[in-house]
Amino acid sequence: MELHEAKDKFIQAWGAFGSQWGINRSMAQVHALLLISPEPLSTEGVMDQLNISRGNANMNLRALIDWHLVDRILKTGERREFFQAEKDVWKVATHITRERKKRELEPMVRFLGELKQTSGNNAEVKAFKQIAADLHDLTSRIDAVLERSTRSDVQWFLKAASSILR
Amino acid sequence: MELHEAKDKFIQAWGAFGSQWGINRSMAQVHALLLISPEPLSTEGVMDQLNISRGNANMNLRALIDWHLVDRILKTGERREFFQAEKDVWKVATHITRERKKRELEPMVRFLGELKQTSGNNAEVKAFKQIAADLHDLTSRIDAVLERSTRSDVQWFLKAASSILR
DNA sequence: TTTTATTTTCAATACTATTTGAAACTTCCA
DNA sequence: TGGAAGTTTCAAATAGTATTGAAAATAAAA
Repeated sequence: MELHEAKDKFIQAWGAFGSQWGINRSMAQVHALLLISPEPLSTEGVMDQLNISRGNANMNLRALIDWHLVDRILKTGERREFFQAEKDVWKVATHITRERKKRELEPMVRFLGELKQTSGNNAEVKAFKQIAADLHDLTSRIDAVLERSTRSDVQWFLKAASSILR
Repeated sequence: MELHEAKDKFIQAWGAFGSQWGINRSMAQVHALLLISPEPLSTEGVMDQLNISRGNANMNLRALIDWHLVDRILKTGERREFFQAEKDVWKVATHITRERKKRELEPMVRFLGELKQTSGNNAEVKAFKQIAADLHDLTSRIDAVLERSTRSDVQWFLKAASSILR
């Protein structure tokens, strides 16, 4: 496969994969583009390569910065801003995981915890509370696993271990 | 909180959570409803409780069966079909994980593997291949972890361990 | 300060995904 | 076999999300 074709397919695939997981297609594509750009790109560069509007490019670049997946780069003597993706895929995975954990998983865990206080004692209430408690337990455990596996103080270890075990 | 209110909030929350993760709202809501229904429900029952159309209910019930999250129940002397959710949340998590792994993660791993054969040897190609290889490595590892943690022969262990450690 | 380059915002629009509902189909029973 | 009860399908309508593009805001240069 030629480089150009491979890059293009990669951007499309990353976009499709993202949108299957609730990340908007453009955001995933901008991310993919920056991941494989040797040099930082300007907003204009992103617009041109992906054929998207200025507003779209701007909004998704900001979102990616917010997710810590992209850095704003200032070149001396250049007025425009440039954007560069974090290339360390461990860090990428960690940031995505922590961000979604914080925004989506933690609130759900909290909510399920609150359901424990549903009033009543009959069989129907008990059955409901049982499911809620089980889900609370499950989501808490998942949360704990993700917390442990993304703590920056264990990252070095996972990384070292995985390069040794390669 | 009253049972009725709690159930309703749960259905809404599960639906919202699902759609954040690329699962359509109705499907998640039907799942939530069945999870907390002490008795199996008919299509009609689902339609009434969620205020959705017959087509919608039918399509999502089928999808849930396809995901192994819901079973079709035949009551003797009843012509209608009834539907019952798998209540064991470990099994639920396992089925969702395995299904998404198979449908979404595995194809992505395969695709990233293919990118290793991108032709060329210059710096640009090398940089691209590096990212592709890193992502391939990362996604393969995630795939392996998920494979291990959802193998039915370890489920008993995880479950036993977690109830002991409670 | 004025001009110019760049970024940000947001109402309008386009696009995608979901939902509806009625018709077609299937199954079971009289 | 005819028809009632239930299920499935799918084209059309609707709702929900993403995208555009031009105007407003901001920042830098003249």
